[in-house]
Amino acid sequence: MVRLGMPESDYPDIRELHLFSEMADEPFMTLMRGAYVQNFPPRIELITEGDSSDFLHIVLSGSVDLFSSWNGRETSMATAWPVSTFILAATIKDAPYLMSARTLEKSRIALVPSQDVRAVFDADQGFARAIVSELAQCYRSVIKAQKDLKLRSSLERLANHLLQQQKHSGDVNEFDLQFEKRRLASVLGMTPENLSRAFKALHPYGVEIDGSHVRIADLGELKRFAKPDPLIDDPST
Amino acid sequence: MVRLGMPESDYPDIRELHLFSEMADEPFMTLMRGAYVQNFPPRIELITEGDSSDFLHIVLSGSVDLFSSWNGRETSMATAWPVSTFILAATIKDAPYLMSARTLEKSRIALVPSQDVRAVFDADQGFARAIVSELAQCYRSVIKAQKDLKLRSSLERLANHLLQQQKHSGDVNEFDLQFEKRRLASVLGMTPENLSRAFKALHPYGVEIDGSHVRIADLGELKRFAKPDPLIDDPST
DNA sequence: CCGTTTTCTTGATCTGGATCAAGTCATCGG
DNA sequence: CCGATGACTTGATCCAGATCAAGAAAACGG
Repeated sequence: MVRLGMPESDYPDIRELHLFSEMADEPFMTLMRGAYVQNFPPRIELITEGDSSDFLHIVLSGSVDLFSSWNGRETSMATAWPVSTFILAATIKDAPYLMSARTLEKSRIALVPSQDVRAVFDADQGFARAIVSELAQCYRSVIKAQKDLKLRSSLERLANHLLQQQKHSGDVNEFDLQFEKRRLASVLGMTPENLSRAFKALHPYGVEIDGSHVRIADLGELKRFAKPDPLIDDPST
Repeated sequence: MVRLGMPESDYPDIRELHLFSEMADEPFMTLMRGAYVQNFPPRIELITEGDSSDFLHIVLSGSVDLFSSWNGRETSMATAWPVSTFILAATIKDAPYLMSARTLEKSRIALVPSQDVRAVFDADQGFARAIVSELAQCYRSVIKAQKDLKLRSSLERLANHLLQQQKHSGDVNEFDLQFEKRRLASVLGMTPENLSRAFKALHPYGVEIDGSHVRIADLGELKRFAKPDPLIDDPST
């Protein structure tokens, strides 16, 4: 786990993030100069809920599980993929993290001091606008997740998740699950045992599963069951 | 249902909202001059999910239920009380509403054109900062709600809700429920029948209920059961 | 390559909460 | 004041999904 200033070779990837793409060069450089990059092995806890938010985190490679615990129980809330940020809201409000984060695999994470983020927000209008847009996006994502949870059964959630993955994989009828099943279960708010059964229960709707490989024999049939709704399932709006 | 330009007597209330308190006078007046105020009877649908977001809404008096539907089911997502705004995220992103809204009682609602909000955001730094802060706050509220849903049983959710209400009522041991039980049930993600039984199930922990009046005989006992957690239950952080 | 560990599956059982069905109570317009 | 409508409660039943238990299949470290 080596900590070092950010190598300039990482700048372009970060610059492309829509959070940083619309700002002027100089404030961007200010942010980058104060930032660090660290390489983490799998399953390392990066932040713990309740801690104060000293850094905005950016996943450069690998992936990060955002999860929460209460009274001995634990649930996956979301996953951060490259290249994206996480815990922006805590950074902005200078408030404690509401979620913990751990690497799922070997990951490179950039750390930008929260103070710098707040300072540059005031100095650069493009950055300010991008932060607002990103926050609004995050908010809408959680609302969608909440609707998914409150309005659907676990089988319906799985069916819609598969449709999302299918679309994400380029509208082909075969693809691999993005993460291990026990995590998928937690994300969907169910147990691993039940996920196993849910896959079987989707068989009549043309879903075939082999390990982490999914084949959707009849997309129309699955859609008829899942009833996908852009106001819940479309991540872009 | 009368539509008219906003009377100046409403300005001070709105000005006090932290969304508008830190901005300069002139852009504030710009927003107000473009705004409308309407009086609505109870149970009127103000906005429908999926519609485009033409106005930022501000509850001046009364209260508003934010709810969502899918496949014939419906759930309450949140309640907007005076004086606060709702659907800020949709306004900012110029994206369709993710939730519908209906008045719970006779209500006065101010409508600020979304275009104006976006324009003034670019012109006034104080307003920009306030919007970011408000959005981050909203985001964190939903995350808390999601943790509540995924990590707790309905009985635990009710117990913690009562503790929140108790605190909100000024730390007294008797208070009235803020809304009718069928809505409370929906907010807590349960059925009215089950809410009824849940109140009874909390009796051993010192909860007594009479109509909408609640008496908490033993706060310590209830807390021992509910295990409130600031990272889920504290609305301010 | 093998033994260990972990994930995944499958079956049996249990339970929290939903649904269905009635009845009671409160509110309110006439 | 009455009748009607909708809210709330209570009991009986049902079901989705959790839990428990055990085996099968992968993943992994040496």
